[in-house]
Amino acid sequence: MAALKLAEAARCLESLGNDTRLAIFRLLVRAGDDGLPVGRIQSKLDVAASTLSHHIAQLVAQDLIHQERHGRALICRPNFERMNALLTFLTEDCCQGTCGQLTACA
Amino acid sequence: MAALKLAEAARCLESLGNDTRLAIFRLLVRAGDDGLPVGRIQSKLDVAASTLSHHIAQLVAQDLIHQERHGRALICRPNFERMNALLTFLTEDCCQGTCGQLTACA
DNA sequence: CGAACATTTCGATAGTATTCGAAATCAATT
DNA sequence: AATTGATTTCGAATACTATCGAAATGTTCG
Repeated sequence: MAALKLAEAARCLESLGNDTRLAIFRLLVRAGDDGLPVGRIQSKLDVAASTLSHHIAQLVAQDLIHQERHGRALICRPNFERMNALLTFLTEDCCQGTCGQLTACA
Repeated sequence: MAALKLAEAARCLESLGNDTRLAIFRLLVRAGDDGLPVGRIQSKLDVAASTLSHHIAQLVAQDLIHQERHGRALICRPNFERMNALLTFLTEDCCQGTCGQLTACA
């Protein structure tokens, strides 16, 4: 997986830096490999369908989640590779030359 | 260190989700324990002093960095504990019940 | 105290984000 | 092909964010 550049990492963080979107992502991570259809996410997070769609589109744009059609439902799944790349940026690239793990810096 | 709640984590991610602020944070992490004065940060990131001050204030508000006065300069340092709490949220709390590390989920 | 320096606060502007309901699209079912 | 269901796109209202220069604040030094 390609290493994230600063601007790309910032876009990912920005996407996750919103209560609704972070809640969506967390739901999906907890849902595991089965994923969740958009409608199921909506029933769990009290928000208008159009608003939810807008937030999901942002997460998709940053490649933090993927969508796959199953019948008439769109199944959403987190992109763990992408999330790992982001975590790697935060722990390594952002801490380059100082320590391998942030814990070692504390 | 207290575990982050979703909204708190979202505010941290939001703070880091901006090119300038992420660059500030990265600079500070790389600067290590000596930290960097605001003016030094300004000379490295071409941005108006007032704009920089605004961004730094946001990072301070989220407790992601600390400031300490040394003479007439304000030294900024990253708060590694806070950053670790954020990383812990992302890897554990956000992945609860599925896996200990995101890599194991991929 | 007054000058020089470092940083913040203020006020204004332009751009971007969030939200919603209504209408449109796309898929399955009858 | 018409209906129902799932989701997105559109259009508009409101609110928030980033940015800057000018002025204010706090700090050192002569």
